[in-house]
Amino acid sequence: MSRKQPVKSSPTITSAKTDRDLAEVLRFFKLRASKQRLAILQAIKKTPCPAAAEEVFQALPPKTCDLATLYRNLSQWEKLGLLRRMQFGDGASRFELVEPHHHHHHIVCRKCRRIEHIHLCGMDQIETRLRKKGFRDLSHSLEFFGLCSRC
Amino acid sequence: MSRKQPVKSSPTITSAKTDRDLAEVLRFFKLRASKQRLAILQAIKKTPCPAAAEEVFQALPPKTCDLATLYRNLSQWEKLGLLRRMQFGDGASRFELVEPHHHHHHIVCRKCRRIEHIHLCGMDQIETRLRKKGFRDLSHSLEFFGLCSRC
DNA sequence: TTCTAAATGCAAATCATTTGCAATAAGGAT
DNA sequence: ATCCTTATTGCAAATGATTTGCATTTAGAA
Repeated sequence: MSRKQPVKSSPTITSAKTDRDLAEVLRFFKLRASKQRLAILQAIKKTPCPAAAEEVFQALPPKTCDLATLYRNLSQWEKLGLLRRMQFGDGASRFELVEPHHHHHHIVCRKCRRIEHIHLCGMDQIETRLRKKGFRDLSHSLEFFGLCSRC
Repeated sequence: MSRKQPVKSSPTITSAKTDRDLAEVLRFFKLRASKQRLAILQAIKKTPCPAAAEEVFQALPPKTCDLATLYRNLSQWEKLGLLRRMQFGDGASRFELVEPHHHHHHIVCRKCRRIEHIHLCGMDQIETRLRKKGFRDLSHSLEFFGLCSRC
């Protein structure tokens, strides 16, 4: 009893290997580990890049859960900080797992809609790098969000 | 006849003072200057910040045109490069006039949804500046768009 | 004034997402 | 293991933003 245990760090979806691990993450957020949730998390882990609800749904084994359930969970998890929501100009919201210390941006092809991650962090550097990789006709959209002084 | 005329620069919505000016801009884009279009452009000029379709519609004199017409024009003008479309996470697309050499970003209050322009261009500088202005709990979303090497 | 393609109005369709509600199922307590 | 409470789900209907089909109108060139 005299030896200090290391503080248990909050588990992450990404590091979770088994359903038990995922369940632990869910419990950490005071959520029940339903089989729907486990399946959705597995699907998100497999789905590349930020995925739209519909894409996650496709990645799910048939009849895993209802679309409404998926939407409910995605929104809830976003509020809890488990997921990040973003929009790339087509109608849908896209979600990706929040991994602390893995801050990054995205490049979206205007034509094929393919998405890549960008791990640089200065806009000029990024544009230069993208041009070197063959991207043309670049533009970007930078939005800040926060609470203003009145709120 | 011997003196060269300066090349007529493409007119802009912002600099247009009268309906005649606006009509000229529309003609420049091979579009007809219908009274609906003129009214919509006037409304957009008056509407602050990036405006959602519904907001532009409200700013229009009663019975100016149908919502469908408004949407059709906004989309068309975006494709022509007259407007920029952006999304701030609430369901709607927002549009703002494209003014060359007036590149800027936005800060959106997560609570009251008020939008301000940002005329700086380095992310660190911007965050510092925003903090000084009283914004808290900042995050940002930076997306690049372009044509990838295959497209 | 005439003519034709472009633009509009209106209503219905679509797409992503949300919601109400009754039925089901986690997981702590017994 | 069983019970109980409440979170979570499925289903169907509602919503909100945006789009589309089509017949009618209209801008602007001839």
